[in-house]
Amino acid sequence: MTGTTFPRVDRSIVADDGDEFTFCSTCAFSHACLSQGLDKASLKDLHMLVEHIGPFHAGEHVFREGDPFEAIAAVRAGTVKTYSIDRDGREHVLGFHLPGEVIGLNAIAGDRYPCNAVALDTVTLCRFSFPQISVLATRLPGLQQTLFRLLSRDIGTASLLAGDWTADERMAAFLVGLSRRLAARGFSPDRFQLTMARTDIANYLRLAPETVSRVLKRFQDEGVVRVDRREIELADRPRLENMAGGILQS
Amino acid sequence: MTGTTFPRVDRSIVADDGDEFTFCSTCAFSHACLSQGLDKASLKDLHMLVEHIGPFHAGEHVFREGDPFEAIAAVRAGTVKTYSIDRDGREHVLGFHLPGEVIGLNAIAGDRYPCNAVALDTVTLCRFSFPQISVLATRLPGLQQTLFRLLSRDIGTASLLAGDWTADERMAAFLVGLSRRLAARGFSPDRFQLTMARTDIANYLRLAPETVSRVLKRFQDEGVVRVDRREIELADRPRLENMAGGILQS
DNA sequence: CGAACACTTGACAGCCCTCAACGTGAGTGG
DNA sequence: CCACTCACGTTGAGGGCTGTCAAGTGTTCG
Repeated sequence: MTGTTFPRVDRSIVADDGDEFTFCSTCAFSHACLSQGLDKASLKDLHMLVEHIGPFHAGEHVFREGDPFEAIAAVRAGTVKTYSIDRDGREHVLGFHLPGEVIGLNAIAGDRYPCNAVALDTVTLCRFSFPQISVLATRLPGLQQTLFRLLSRDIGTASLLAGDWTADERMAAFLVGLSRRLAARGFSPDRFQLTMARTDIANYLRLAPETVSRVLKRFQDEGVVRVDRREIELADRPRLENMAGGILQS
Repeated sequence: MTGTTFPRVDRSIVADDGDEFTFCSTCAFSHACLSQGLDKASLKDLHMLVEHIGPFHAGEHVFREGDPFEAIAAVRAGTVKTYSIDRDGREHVLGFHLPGEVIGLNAIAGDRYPCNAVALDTVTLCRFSFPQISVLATRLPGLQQTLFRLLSRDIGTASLLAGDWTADERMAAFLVGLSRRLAARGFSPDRFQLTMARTDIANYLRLAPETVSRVLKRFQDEGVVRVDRREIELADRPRLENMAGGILQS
């Protein structure tokens, strides 16, 4: 809670190629960083640009609404929640960001962050100065393309939950989506920890916390999932995917 | 209904500098095209890249879901509706795009358009080959920045309607938003034509068409608006802005 | 052990969707 | 000029999903 945005701490943890290549393989920038056949000088430039920041502990903010926008960041470890507070004081969760995913993209249009970002557990980040990565992107078409794609994808995901889906469809889509993203990063797709509170899920899915509770209980009674506090097991994935199908564009 | 995407017709209407400078001043690319202090050669490159296509008449599609993605386009005249059909056959309207606004940005992440785009009235477009404009953006930082900002802004607008707002709030935000965008383009902000059907508005706001009808009628009874078929007059703008405030982040 | 918090469970109400019928305006053909 | 058609829009009645309010349970932590 320093008030400063993206404090440049822990600079001692610099990019270590040996370790980075494996660690960063799940990152959204991995294509740009590792595989685009960039010449060594360009690759070095990108790695020089990265600042490893954190760790942030649960409840600590990475940035706050209104902070001047200077950088985007990729999650290295942990989960980041982005949210905003409307004038009635209600919290709207924009997204949960897992390792390899990028935060701050919706701030590019303005000069300030339009939302808050808070760590849900212990979080470390790769910080990219946006002015600098923009300049670099003019020299690295692969990097520019990566940025375009990241931005474009977020437009699509933001549109998905905008539909008028039922509570069951929303919850199913949330669980399946989370499962797929975890699987893509090497975690178990059928059994994982929910790092966010029920209230966070509710604010993300635009439901009441009580509804989240009831839907999860009903899912469990129907044998679709098994829930124990923050731990969840997807027992009947086909059924879940079918329920979520309308949202996850099938 | 040719089935071909972005047909390159009407190529005879080429960029005419004398006319373009005034016409394009309201366009999303105007900063990149006109004012960024680009050298003449660069400016010429961008104008060379533009293809003026259309006109499309009401009901004709600009592109369809699944079409290979090759280009983005700025609306020159008319209104374009982007939408998708879910597996239950329900239409979800992603947005209405006025002159100066850009369509196709959500297709960049994939290699195919994720939605349909249809003309609501007579529409003409400026087509930009995306591979070509990407290459050009590496040489013109101002253009790259413009693209980044356009993409980023769409993330934000997509998130806005995702909230759990009431029908009144949604309708008010829709009217105020439309009014502001029209005003920014030199049209009257208080009296304008709705180019879309009630059903389109409903599918955009995630309401039933009947609800749209009822809300508009109540607004009229309360003296907030005056409606006559597709023509609408915002009689009490402060009241509308207040109702929409929660969505239009004030 | 007590307090704070997260979560669950139940009762009730309200908003909005669904279904149905009717009204209206534009275009067409006689 | 009129009857007809059809799409669009309006109006009404009823019901379902989910939010709200309230109380209770379980967990964590000081």
